[in-house]
Amino acid sequence: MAIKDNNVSMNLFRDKCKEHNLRITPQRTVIYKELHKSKDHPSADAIFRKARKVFPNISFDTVNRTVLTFAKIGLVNVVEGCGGPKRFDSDTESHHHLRCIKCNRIIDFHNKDYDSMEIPDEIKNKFTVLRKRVCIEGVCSKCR
Amino acid sequence: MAIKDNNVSMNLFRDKCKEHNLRITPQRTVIYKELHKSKDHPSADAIFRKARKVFPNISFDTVNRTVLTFAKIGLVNVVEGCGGPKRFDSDTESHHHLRCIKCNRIIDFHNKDYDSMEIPDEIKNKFTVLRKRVCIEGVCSKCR
DNA sequence: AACTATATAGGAATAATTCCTATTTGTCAA
DNA sequence: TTGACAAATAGGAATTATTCCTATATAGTT
Repeated sequence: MAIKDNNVSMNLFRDKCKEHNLRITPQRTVIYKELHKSKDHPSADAIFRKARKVFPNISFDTVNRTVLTFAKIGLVNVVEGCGGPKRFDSDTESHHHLRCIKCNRIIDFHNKDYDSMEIPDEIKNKFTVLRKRVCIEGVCSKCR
Repeated sequence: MAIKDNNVSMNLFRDKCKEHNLRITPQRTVIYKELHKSKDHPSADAIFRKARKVFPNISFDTVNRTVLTFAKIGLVNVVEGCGGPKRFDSDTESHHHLRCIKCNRIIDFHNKDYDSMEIPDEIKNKFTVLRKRVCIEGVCSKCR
């Protein structure tokens, strides 16, 4: 038996689907399971390749639509900034970003407390740090 | 005369180009000027549309190659996470991200100090905040 | 002014995502 | 349990973003 009924995250999946009147299909079930297993922030294509091992006929569109649906109901999050075209920032000084998830506007802000936050040593040891930034996501005044 | 020789940022542009043996072409000049004027974190396509008003024959590839070159030499930055496919995160609890700019790996980390940082009131008033995250960019242990 | 390596224009190719539509299938109510 | 139907899926087409290719043009040096 692949899916345990007493698995907490599968219960969350079922509850969230019911709450939003989404049907519990085998495709959605396997997509959610793969998302939940992945610790590497997979793309829709990565989930597609895994899901195809279980359902060889599953379409990419189904996977893509499903992960976006999951993001909409809060079962998963889209990693900040991902997707869409590359965007460029001519301000190379330390600053922070406010992102509107509706219009994709990115607003710069400055904050000395944020600038002066220390990076933990265990990160500095394992990782060559180039930049540090606080990203706040939400809905801007124009969109709400 | 469109470009003032005493303009600080244009001098930076020229110095950086010389430092990296990049020729100062009219195309690069206009692309840099447009990037520097833009406060809205433009995409390559947005810069292309502006540059085309000055040089109607400029190609998208030139603009795209140029903004990426500028990013490589540090004249501009790519906004964190932008470009590439959307990626999904099944951990909906508060956590932070370490990104490797070489392999695009995203590594989760937890930090209570970061979690407890306050969001300034002037942001809370103008913006419906959904998430706050610290993004650290650099090079991971495998890539360096 | 001529030379040469670099940069550009334009179009083709690739990658990521979304749209379209005929068919299938969960779910609900009898 | 079964039938009805709205919702979901598969597969392919279309769209969007980006990169590659190559012949031509040109910045910077001599």
